[in-house]
Amino acid sequence: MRLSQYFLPLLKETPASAEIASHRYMLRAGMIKQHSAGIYSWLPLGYKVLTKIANIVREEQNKAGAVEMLMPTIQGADLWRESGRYDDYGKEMLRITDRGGRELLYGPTNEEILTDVFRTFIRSYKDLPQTLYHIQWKFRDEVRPRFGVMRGREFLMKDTYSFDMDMDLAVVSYNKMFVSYLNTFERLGLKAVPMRADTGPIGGDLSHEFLILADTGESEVFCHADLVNMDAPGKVDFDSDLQALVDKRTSMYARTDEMHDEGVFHKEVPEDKRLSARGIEVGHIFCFGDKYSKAMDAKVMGPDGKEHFAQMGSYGIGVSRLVGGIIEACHDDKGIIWPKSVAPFGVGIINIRVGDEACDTACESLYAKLSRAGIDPLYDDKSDRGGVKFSRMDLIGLPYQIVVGPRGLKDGIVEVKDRKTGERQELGSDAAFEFITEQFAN
RNA sequence: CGGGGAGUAGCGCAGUCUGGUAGCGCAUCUGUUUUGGGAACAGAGGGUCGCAGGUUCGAAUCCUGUCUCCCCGACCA
Repeated sequence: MRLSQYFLPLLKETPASAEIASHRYMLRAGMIKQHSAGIYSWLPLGYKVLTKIANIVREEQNKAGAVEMLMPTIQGADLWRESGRYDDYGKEMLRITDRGGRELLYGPTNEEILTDVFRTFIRSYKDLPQTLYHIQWKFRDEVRPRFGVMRGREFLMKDTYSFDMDMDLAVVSYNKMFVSYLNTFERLGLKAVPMRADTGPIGGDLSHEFLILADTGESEVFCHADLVNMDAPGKVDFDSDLQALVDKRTSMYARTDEMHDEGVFHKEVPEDKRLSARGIEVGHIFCFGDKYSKAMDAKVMGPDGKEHFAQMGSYGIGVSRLVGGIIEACHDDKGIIWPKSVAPFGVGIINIRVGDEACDTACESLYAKLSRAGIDPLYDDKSDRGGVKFSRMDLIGLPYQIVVGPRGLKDGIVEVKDRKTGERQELGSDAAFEFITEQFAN
C-alpha cells in the first residue's frame, strides 16, 4: 500500500481519555475512533489487524473441525424466554422494540439461536457430533466500558457451539477446542494460559478461561510458572484422543481469583514456581451439557430408539479484545510491536527524499518486489512533511522498516531496521529484500 | 448503580473564581527556503464555548435543568 493512497490519521498527542498503552497506541496509530462509550469505528489500519486476527482464529477453528456459519446480530425475544435468559440476563442485554411492538434484542451471545437451528434440522445421533461457529458482532451494555476495545460494549467475538450425544463425547468436543485455542493464541504471538474458571450464568461445571499475562489485565491469576512458557501442541490430529494434551495443562494449578484457593496453591505448587500476576481473558470455553437443549427441547434419536437431549458446549474468543490484548503484550515506549502474523503491513519503506530520482527508483523497486513476495509493504511515498517516518513508523509497529536515502544509495545501500530489537543493518537493496523475505518465511 | 472529574477550533489545553462579545500549542491551507531520526520562517482559514431555560444593558464566565464522556469502586462467558 502506498501511503499517498491510504487513510492513516496518526495523532501526535494522546487523547486525554486513554489510560492504558493499547488504547493510547490504537488511537495514536489511527486504528480506531471512538463513537460513544465502548463503541468504536475501526479505521483501515485497525480493521486490517482485526481481520488478520479473525482469519487466524478461523483457520484454527477449521483445522479443529468446526464449521463456519453466520447468525444475526438482532434476535427475537421469544427464544430467550424459552431458555429463561430473557429475564436473567438483566440490563446488560440491549433490548429493542420494532415498529410492530415486537421485542427484539442485540445478541450478547448465540446459544439460543443455534440451539433453535439445531433442533430444527438435527434429528438423529447419526448426524452428531456437530461443531458450528461464527464470527459476529455482539453487544453487551456493560455498566462501565473501559480500556478501549478491551472492554467495549460492541465487540467482535468468535463463538463456537458443540452438540454431542452424551457427556463423554461432549468432553471430546471440548478437548478439541481446548487444543485448538492453544494453537490459535500461539499463532497470534501470545502466551495464553488455560485456567480453571467459574461457569457463571452459562452453567455446567467444566470450564476454562484462557488468559494472557499483562500488568493491565483485569483479572488476578495464580498459576504454576511452567504453564506460561509451555509450547502449543502445534500440528495435531483432531480425530485422535486429545485428553493427554489437555491433562498436561490442567494437571497444573492455574486459576483466576474467583476460583483461587491459597491453600491448594501452596500445597500443589512449589514456592519458586508460584506465579501470581494479572491477566487478560481472551478466550473462555464451557461444557454445560443439556442446560439449553433441555430448556429448548433440542433432542435427537439415539441408537437405543429413545430421544436424548443434546449435550452442548460453547467456546468464545474475543477477537476485537485481542487487538488490544496483543498490544498490551507487545509494545514498548515508542509504540506497538506487532507479531508478524497479525502486523497490518509486513514492512515499512521510508523514502526520506521523495522526488530524488535514485531514491524513488530504489523504493519503487523494493515496493514492487516485496508486494509480489506477499510481504505487503507500506510505502511512505509522501514528502517528509506528513509522512510516516521514523518515530511514527515505530508507533504503528510494523515488524521491519527499510530506510532509503540518497546518502547510502551512492553505494546501493539501504538501512533495514528490526522494530522489536531496534537493530539496524546496512544492506544492498537486493540483500535487504532477501533478508525481509527470509524473516517471513520462518 | 455509588463516589469523583471533565465538556471552549481536528487533537491537547488556557480563559470561568472577579460577566464586557474567545486565546495558545500541535495539526490544516498558501508561499519561500530546506532535506538523514517528528524541518524552519512568513501569512491564512477554522469555534452558535455540550444542549435548553433563567438572571443581566451585556453570559464561555452567575443560577436551574439536561445530555455526554472519563476515572475509582461494585458488576462481568
